[in-house]
Amino acid sequence: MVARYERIAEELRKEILSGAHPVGSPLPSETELAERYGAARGTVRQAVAVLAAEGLVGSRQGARRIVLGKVRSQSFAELHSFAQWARANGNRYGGQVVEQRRRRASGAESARLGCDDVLEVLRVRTLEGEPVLLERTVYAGWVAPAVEGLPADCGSVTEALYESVGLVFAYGEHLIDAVAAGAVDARLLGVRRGSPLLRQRRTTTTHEGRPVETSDDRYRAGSVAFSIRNSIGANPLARQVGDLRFER
Amino acid sequence: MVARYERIAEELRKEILSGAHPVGSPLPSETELAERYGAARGTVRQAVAVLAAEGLVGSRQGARRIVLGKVRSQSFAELHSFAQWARANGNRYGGQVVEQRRRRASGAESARLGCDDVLEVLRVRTLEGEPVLLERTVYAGWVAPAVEGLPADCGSVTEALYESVGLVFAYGEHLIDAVAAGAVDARLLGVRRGSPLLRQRRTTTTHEGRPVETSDDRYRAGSVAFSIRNSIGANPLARQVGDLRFER
DNA sequence: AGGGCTCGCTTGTTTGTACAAGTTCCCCTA
DNA sequence: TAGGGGAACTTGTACAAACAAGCGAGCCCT
Repeated sequence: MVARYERIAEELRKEILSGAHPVGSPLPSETELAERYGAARGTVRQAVAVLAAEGLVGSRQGARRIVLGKVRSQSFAELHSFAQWARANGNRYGGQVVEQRRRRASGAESARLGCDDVLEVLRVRTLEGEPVLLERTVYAGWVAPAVEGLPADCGSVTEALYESVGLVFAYGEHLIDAVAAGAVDARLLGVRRGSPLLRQRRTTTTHEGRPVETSDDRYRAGSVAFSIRNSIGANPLARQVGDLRFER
Repeated sequence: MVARYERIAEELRKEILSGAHPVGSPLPSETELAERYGAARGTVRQAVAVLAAEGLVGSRQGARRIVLGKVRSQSFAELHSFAQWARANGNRYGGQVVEQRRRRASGAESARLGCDDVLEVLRVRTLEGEPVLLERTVYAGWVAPAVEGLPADCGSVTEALYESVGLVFAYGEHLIDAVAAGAVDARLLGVRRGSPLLRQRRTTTTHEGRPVETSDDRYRAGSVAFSIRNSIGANPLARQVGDLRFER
């Protein structure tokens, strides 16, 4: 059962994407929409709040809402999972484990994951046959058995873990910066040493706030970019000075 | 006049930051908070929704909200404005115009900004005396006079434009990736040619959805990182394949 | 023609109520 | 002791109503 406000949001989204409300044009007023859908104004407000959070429409007190764009930002799942993102974009993708071993957690890892034994996995991900991403993931000890049970060329780790042990990644913290490719990075990604890589370091937790993994992902320059839409009053992203929290 | 739910959110934020609600612990229930603050449950819900959007707390139907972290993601203003961000962090900052000229818009620029005459400005930004950011900004023709009226070492362009002509940047679209430093980049940022830079390309519009500027900002590696907290159901960020929309 | 003002419209905030849906934990039973 | 069944609690959804605050268009006056 989908909530009413979500169905209304879905309809409005379709109308915007189809061009019924061109970019720059005003949306109907809340009262008007409420009448049209036979819902209360509050419900309509929730619907348009969803669109605003997606960056599709903007709003200002006193004036009608404006259509800002047609690009919809992807879901958490697509940000977290390389496979789900690639599939949603219609790309061919693959993955291969290069190295995998258990070891004791470093001080920082133990603090981030809340456990002393971890599983470190080095994976190369391909897009359209090309290696584009190098994942250095450290899993908390309690998920290690499940991860070790996966095939080395597992396409989607996120989905496999959900299906095998019902694990759901719910919250993530991401730090994005640029680094030069080291010798290993260069060999596995097929670029020259020192060439620029886009680095995404993340820590993911379950619904209950239990940390699952922390990862250092490096994208080949030019292969992938992160996209954000934001507005006054909505603040998904932040800059940070240097490397304060992710040292090893 | 600040809204009630914002003041409640502010108090809760302080409590979280001060450690009264440690990371991983549950927040008081909505009813309890409503009683404590003498507000309706709906108002409290708005307050915690703010915190959830900031990534400070997570929530699931049926269970108490959990404190996820203490890092607060900054506001839109701080993401948009280098100066406001640096000041909020307590850093010394500066800026210097290197080059500035009017010219005709390229095809892509004209499409993005909706005008044919533009002003291109090249600025170097410093943090603690070090050059860390190179801004190549293209302003729409209608703001060009205001921008030209600014001093060359203007610290905060965003604030200066607000004070001089009441211009407010309201919406932004950002693309983040990594590139190698070109000859000019290298000289102005004091790094070697080919060293990795974090690039943020953005287009910003006013409240009314009118495009103001589009910019190519390059950060020296190691100086700045972007930070994102997200969760299932909240989706500020997206990956994109290669360079689809920002060609020149 | 231009500038200022008012009025209607639209979004923002707050309260109250009711029910639905999911979680947690305790107790009881096999 | 392990598991099932509830009951109490908590968050999610929906509706209704009222007022505040801001915007824009049209009107009037100079």
